[in-house]
Amino acid sequence: MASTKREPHQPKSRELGRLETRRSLGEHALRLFRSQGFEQTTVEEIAAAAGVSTRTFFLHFPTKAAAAFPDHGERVEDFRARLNAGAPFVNPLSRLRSVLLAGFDTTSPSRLTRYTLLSKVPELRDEDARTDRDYEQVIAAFLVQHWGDEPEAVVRANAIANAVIGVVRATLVAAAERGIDARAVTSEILGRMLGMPFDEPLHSM
Amino acid sequence: MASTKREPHQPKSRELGRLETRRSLGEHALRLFRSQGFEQTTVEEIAAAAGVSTRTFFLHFPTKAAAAFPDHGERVEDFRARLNAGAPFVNPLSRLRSVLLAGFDTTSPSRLTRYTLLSKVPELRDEDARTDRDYEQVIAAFLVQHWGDEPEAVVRANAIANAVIGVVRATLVAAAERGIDARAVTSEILGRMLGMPFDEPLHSM
DNA sequence: CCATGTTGGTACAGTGAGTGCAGTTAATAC
DNA sequence: GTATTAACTGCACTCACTGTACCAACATGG
Repeated sequence: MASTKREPHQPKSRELGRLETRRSLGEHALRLFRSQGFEQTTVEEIAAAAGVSTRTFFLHFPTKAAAAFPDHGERVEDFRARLNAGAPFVNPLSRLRSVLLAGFDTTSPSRLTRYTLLSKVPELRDEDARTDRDYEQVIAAFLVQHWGDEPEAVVRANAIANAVIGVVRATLVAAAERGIDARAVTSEILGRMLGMPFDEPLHSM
Repeated sequence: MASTKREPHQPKSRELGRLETRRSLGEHALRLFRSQGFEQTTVEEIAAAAGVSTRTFFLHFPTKAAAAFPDHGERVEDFRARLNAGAPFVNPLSRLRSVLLAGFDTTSPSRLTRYTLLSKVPELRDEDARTDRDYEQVIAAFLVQHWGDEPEAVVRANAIANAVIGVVRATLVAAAERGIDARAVTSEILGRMLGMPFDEPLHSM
């Protein structure tokens, strides 16, 4: 954990320093998880690699596993924004499908390789499932907004949200393990689930 | 943690004793979680209430949260057995739907009230999601058995399994919070997802 | 340009979950 | 009756995570 004093804080502004620390922690965490395994890596190691104290790690991430998803918050907000963007649409389910599939196209390769790690480490899969609840809530809120908030509609919205996210997650994990095109399978199943014809091109919505 | 010696083991056979200990641990765990909250309850308390040592708790359950689902293993096996029971069927998806809905009819009220606890305690929801993976694997294996194990079929089987379980879980939780009939909503959504007509009576399969 | 509040970080001490190990005792097998 | 073995125990340990008090660098504004 280095010495009591560390080199006189780089000439960074405060906020930049904070973001930089967080980024560094997330980066080293992922690197160590990959090279040594999740359980074999301690928070102390991650913090040391990033040049900060163990306590500081927990100022940036609530749990060890959360460090593997450093940009989670932004991604959820991004998804919410795209789902609720102004463009008019035929019905909420087709909108949902189109936004989800569009998400595949902007998924970086590094994010895909992350799923191969996920599929091997149960703790990270748990964390992934936990983060997915945020997406579910965004979807459920979106559907309720269009279907009304009578109890039955709310229950249905939650069920659809859970199912849709389940499809995306399962497909990403299973496809990552087998080198299959996740998008195609997701498109087909979502089409079936949400009552859309198979493989309908997106512009038809 | 009581004294070093406890009362001279009831005159039960060993195996009965083991099951009894496990049952008692699960019961006290659930009771304490309800009355004090999950975080406020320590494993030491649960073990003491059941009259065993802390160490013994972990011989029966791998984690504190697992004690809230003491019959999980049996339930999964039961589900697998019913899914793979000999009766002929039209197609795997309708069979899956009928077995899932039949499960609702045998769900005890105590199990339903458990979901009101689940919906309030994130740690238990996480555990629930974790146990659901076992159901997902059973379903995926069942589908693969009928669809073949080409990569694309496997990915599709996993996606369907995840979606189906997602619907059931979300519906149970959301319905428990609102006093709604979970079965009706599940039936409708599964019918739509699995390409079956709404509310088709079970005997039609 | 000095005083003052704020922010990101640190040290330290603690709680509690979970594990490895080396027993003990009582039911069971031989 | 002796040997095994299954359930359980105590102890010592690791590690994730938290509360508290503190510090030093920066920011602000008079």
